[in-house]
Amino acid sequence: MDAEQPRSSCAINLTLEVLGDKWSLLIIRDMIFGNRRHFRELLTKSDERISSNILADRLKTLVEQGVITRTHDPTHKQKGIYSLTEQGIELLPVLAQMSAWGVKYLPVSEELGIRAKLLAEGGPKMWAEFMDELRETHLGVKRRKKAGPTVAEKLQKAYEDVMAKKTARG
Amino acid sequence: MDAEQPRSSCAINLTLEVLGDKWSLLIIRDMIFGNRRHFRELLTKSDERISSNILADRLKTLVEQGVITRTHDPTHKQKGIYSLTEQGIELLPVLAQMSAWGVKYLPVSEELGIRAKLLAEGGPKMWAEFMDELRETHLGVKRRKKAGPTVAEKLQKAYEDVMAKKTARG
DNA sequence: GCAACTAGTTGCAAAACGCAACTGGTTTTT
DNA sequence: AAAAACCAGTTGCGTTTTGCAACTAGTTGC
Repeated sequence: MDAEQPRSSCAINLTLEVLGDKWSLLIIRDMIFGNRRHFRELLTKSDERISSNILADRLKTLVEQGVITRTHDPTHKQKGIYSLTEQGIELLPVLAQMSAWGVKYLPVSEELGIRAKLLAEGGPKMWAEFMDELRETHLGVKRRKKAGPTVAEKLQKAYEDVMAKKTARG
Repeated sequence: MDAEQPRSSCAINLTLEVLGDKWSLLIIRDMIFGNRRHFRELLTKSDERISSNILADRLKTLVEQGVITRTHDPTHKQKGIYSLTEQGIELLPVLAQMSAWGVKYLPVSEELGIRAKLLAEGGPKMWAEFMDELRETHLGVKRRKKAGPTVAEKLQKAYEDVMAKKTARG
């Protein structure tokens, strides 16, 4: 229940007050690019090893902020399903830009950088297509099937290809 | 001297480890949009009221990370001038996307939102032009004069217009 | 019934943050 | 020349946030 007031009404500042910490955007990243939807998945299936109390806290505030929602999994009474809202889906361009910047200036590994590069090359058009896919999986919005693989599949395949090449080499 | 290792080599994670706090990007924002170049300017001329120790710390790490540089002001022995590097200038698209997201989903004030809106409408083309202007002021890169006002001037004028209308109304 | 799995919660130590006062130097004013 | 104002931070200290590890409590599969 922290109803403290913002430091200013600047768009960038307000965005930082919602997402400006070291974990929130990583959770969104895992939901978007890794299709993580349950607490345990978010807790264990990512490289950075978030602690459970931090994860619980961030999920709570992201729900409060309208970035994600929590619903019950019909197949398991205790499981919750976290979904992106439209507001959450529209963080994709933010992540894409951060990703492009990171891959350009920071020591990103080859296998993790390939997705960033592909996403940067694809540009706003690819992002829009990806966002449409996310609207389908997270919001149930039906869309016309496109020929060929989805953006999510393309990114995944590129990652696997680099990994295969890497292990073949190493 | 914190040489601790990153949580992962993911582009988004590495970017967050550099910029993922509530102040760093606000400093960059003020340098880009407010043309703040000195410690005192950054300290006092922004709405959010950063404390001097936090500002000193962030400036130090931003220099270490290669996002900004510090040089001496020839007109004043004690004054330092902070400048964006190319790496820093290329944070503009990140800020622009965050700004666009914020103005769409958060309670941004009218006078502060107008710049966000203009920047979003201008799109990547306007961003590129703005970045060229920043390369001139921060890196000394000469560019061909364009007809009409600069992007910085346009944004400033839009802000002043809203403010004028607001005070006339109120 | 029991092991494994689910979503968190709790306790506590360490780190980061934020305020206010202060340092040491420089420039401007009178 | 002395005083006032300005400059870039630093220091001390209390508060808040973070991070680790262990733990609770309910659910499912065998």
